[in-house]
Amino acid sequence: MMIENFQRELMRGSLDLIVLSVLADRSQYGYSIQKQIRDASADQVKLPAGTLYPLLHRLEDERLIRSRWEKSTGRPRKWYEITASGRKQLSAQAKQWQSYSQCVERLLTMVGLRTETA
Amino acid sequence: MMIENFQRELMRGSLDLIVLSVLADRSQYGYSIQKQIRDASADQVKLPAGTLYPLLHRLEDERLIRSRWEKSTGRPRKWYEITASGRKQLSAQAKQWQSYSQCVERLLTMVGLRTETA
DNA sequence: AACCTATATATCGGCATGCTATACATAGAC
DNA sequence: GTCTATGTATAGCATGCCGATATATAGGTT
Repeated sequence: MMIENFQRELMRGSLDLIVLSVLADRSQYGYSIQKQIRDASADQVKLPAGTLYPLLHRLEDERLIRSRWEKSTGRPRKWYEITASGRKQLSAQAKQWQSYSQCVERLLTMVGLRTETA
Repeated sequence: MMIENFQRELMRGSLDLIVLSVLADRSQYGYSIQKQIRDASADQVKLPAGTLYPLLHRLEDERLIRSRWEKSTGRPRKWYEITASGRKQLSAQAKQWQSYSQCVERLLTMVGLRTETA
């Protein structure tokens, strides 16, 4: 609605994809996922804790990721790793994302709004 | 959640952008917007009426588009055109979309999931 | 005339998702 | 001993999308 809020609205529906792809890279815990996404996006994508943790729980309920508490060393952390089923889902979602984003690009090109593709 | 439903979830947040870009191309009425998006996307993006009309009303409330009933010729139709403010918003949203989609692409590349860019 | 289909717009209720605020706890720095 | 960064969690709220449903018109068929 407001311009400043648009990117948040934009991310709806693709956060699963982002989190799964980060976990496909390497297993890690919630807080580090948050940081990796923030860093990898040059501070453009910031997942608030209130978004991230429920999302992780949802992904775990769907057996796309698996968790394990690590309480012995330092601060207690909950480590997540992607499952085989999660990788399958990620691959399917990535394909759909690309097909969809190409669609949008085509529409924007039509109106002459598309800039250079990286 | 389910793979078949993902693309719908994906579109969340970018439907405004899509509709605005179609209207930036040329003024038209709801039903034809629906068809143009369906055609332009090779049936990949189908906006149900229950999505499209409330969306148009919202955009009009925000003064991004403007409507006018045409009841004299044939079937009554409500024509929509984009406003100056709508074009400004479209341009800003398009930039954010591209910046965001490049972010996602980068994350997917990292995991080796990205295919060729068109 | 009666009927059917494609066109055309509209709204309601339900559902999923994301965010703010809040809470709680630990480790390390000062 | 206090402060800050780290680390996880949830309730409550807002938003947005969609299926179902309703209404109406134009044009074609029988």
